[in-house]
Formats: sequence, structure tokens, C-alpha cells
Amino acid sequence: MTTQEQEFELLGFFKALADENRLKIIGLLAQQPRSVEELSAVIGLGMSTTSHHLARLAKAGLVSARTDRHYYIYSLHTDTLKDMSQRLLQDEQIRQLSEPASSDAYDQKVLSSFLDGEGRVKTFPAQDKKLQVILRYVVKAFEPGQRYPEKQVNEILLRFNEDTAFLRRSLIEYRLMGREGGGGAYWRIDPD
Amino acid sequence: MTTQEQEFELLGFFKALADENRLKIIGLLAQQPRSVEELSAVIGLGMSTTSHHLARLAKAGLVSARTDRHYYIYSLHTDTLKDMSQRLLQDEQIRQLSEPASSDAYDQKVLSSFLDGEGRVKTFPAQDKKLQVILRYVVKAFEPGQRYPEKQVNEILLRFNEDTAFLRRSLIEYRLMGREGGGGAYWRIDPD
DNA sequence: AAATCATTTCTATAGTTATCGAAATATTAT
DNA sequence: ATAATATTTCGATAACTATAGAAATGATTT
Repeated sequence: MTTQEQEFELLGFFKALADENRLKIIGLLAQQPRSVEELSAVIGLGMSTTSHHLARLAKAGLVSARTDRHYYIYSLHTDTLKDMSQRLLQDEQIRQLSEPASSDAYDQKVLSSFLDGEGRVKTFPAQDKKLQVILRYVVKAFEPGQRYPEKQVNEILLRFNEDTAFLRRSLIEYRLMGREGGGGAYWRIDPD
Repeated sequence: MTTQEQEFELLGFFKALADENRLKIIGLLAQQPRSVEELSAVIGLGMSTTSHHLARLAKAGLVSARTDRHYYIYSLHTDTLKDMSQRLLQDEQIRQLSEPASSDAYDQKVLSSFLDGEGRVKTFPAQDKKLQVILRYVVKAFEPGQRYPEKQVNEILLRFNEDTAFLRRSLIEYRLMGREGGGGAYWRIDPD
């Protein structure tokens, strides 16, 4: 089962139960199976409306009907209800509600705001979170595992902005690059 | 907590989660707390819309915000989610979703269809379920605990319909009255 | 086969809600 | 204080859904 299907299933489950009259139906069917006519009389709705609600509940796998004499007798699928609520108790199920990949949408938005057409940094964002997006973008100009003297670092950073000192300092501060105190060698720190 | 409040709370819970984008928000906040701006960028909605969704989730007690720097950081209340889903696992919670008293609405509807203005039975319904409603109505004319000879039973039943034999037989069949084989004594069986 | 009855499907309408853009509010930085 | 920025509130619109009544379908009895 894919993440999207999971989400859809859970969404259908919640939508099915997000109605006052459908909750009442669930409650009545939990007591005993009942016909459409009986249900609509008890909760005070037209039979077509009740039928509609039952169809939605059935689509979510919460009820089903068997035919008995003149009547369609609907009954509750308690196990579906319990399966779903138990799934909610599992942390992983909740975390997977949003596709993990889509997280760069935010980065894209920040980048398009603060970069010009040639990929240079127009201005530096004041907020940490946005600045980090910019820095993660800039640091890709360095090869992982390679060591750079300060002079070369400045040359590379100059492609992004005049203020190489600020960039250099920030890259160190946010632990995207490392620096060796003595010889002035820099290197890119791998993201983990 | 009254039954109505319970239902309302559960209804609010389901309504809060019955939206695709709110489910995504829940998923994102399960990974880590985030700001409105970040959330709206990632799921691709306007910030006002995202704010609206967050407000609904907060109303249901599912998220809350703390302020940090420029941002309002929203985080997930995992315990609310778990409380609710555990409540669903308890059978009593589900049965109480509909007020128990309201079950006579159906009876009322059946009675008004098959009784005339004086409380007499116009015709006998063909369906078991409806016939039972009529019989439960008729049997109230007998005092619990008292014994009636057949002749008196017929007199009483005559107030409801000419066909006293059918009524008598049905009352026995559906175990609303008992009969003593020998002397022909009848009595009303208490509902349990 | 015809008749009766329960249920569903169809059609239309009213109420609710998701959405966005603009204006207002709140918070932090200068 | 003033400016900058993030968030919420407001107003309007579009999409969705609950609802009822009428017509169609399906099932049961005679």
C-alpha cells in the first residue's frame, strides 16, 4: 500500500465519520442491526437521505447490508472502526501522512525569493530558517571530501555574493563547513 | 460529561481531520514543529488558508503554537490523537453515540400510520417489525402481574380491533403475553 | 405475472467550508 | 518609535455536501 493510498483511506474514514447524523447511525448500529426505514425514523431524516449516509459509510467499509424479508438490514463493521483507530495509535502511520519528498517546496520558495536569475544571492534573509536554505544552496558549490584554502573559498563564494566574509562565517556557524585552525583549510561537512 | 458533549467532541475531532490538507499538516507536524510560512509553502496553500486550517486543528485540541523569534511554531499534540483513538476502541463509547431515549421516534411513526383517532388498530402491518410496535402498544392495556381469563382478554382486545383471535395469537407468539395451558389464564409478560 | 413495499438513484436546493487576496494585528529588529 | 516581517482576520467566491421529494430499481408475496 502506497503512502497516498494510506492517506486516502484514512481521509475517507474521517470524512465518513465527520457528520452528526452518520455518527448517530453508527451508534444505533452498534446496539443492533437495523433497516433503513427504522434508522431514518429514529434519527428523523428522509429515507433517501439516510440511504445516502449509509452509502457513504459503506464506501468507507464501516457498514454493510444483508437482505432480510422486505428489508435491507444494515450492520456495523466494528473491526474496521477498531483497525483504523489502532492505526492512529502508531506513530509511523501519522508521520507518513505527508509525502516525505515534498519538503523542498519550502526551500524552492525561499530560493526564488532571494536569488536572482543567475543564481546569485540578492540579499540575505534575516530569518535563520531562510538563511539556512540559502547556505545549503551555496555549499553545494564545494565538493565533499575536498579541502580548500581560504583564498579559493573566497573565489567560489564570490560567485554568489560580494560579502564573502559573511558567507564564510555563516557556513561555519551553521556547521555546513569545517575549518582547520592552523593552515586555514576549509572543507564541506556532509549532511547526515 | 453528557452524551451530547461526548458526541460533539468526537464530531469535532473527526471534522478536524476530515480534510486532505489538514491531514498533511498533521503529518508534517508529527515530524517536527513548523511555522505557518513553512507549512503553507510545503503543502502549497496560501498562508491565510493554512492559518485557517491550523485554527481548526487547534480548536479540536490537536495542535498548539508557541512563539519563537519571528515565527509562531505549531506543534502536534500527539496525546489528543491517541486519547481519541483509544476512546474509539471502547465499545461503550460507540454505543453512546446516539441518545438511547430517541428510539421511540420509529414507534411513533408506525403507530400514527396504523391507529385511527381513537387509538384503534386500522389494519395490521404486514412487517414483523411494525406489527411488534402495534402489539407493544396494545399490551399496555393489561396490568403486569395480573391474571386474565380468556373472556376478559377478548373484551379488552376488542377495544383495539375486531380480530381479537389474531391479536391474542400474536401477543402470545411474540412473547408479550403468557398463557396457562389448563384453565385458560393469560398474563402480561414484563419487558426486560 | 401482478402488486406491494423497501431501497436506491436522480434532480434540485440550501447550507457549509475551503480558498485566496487584502487589510488588520502582533511581534521582533533597528 | 519606526520599520520589517509573520500571522490572523475579513470579505468574497467557488467547491462540496446534506437534504428532501420524485422517479426508478429491486425484492417479496400472492
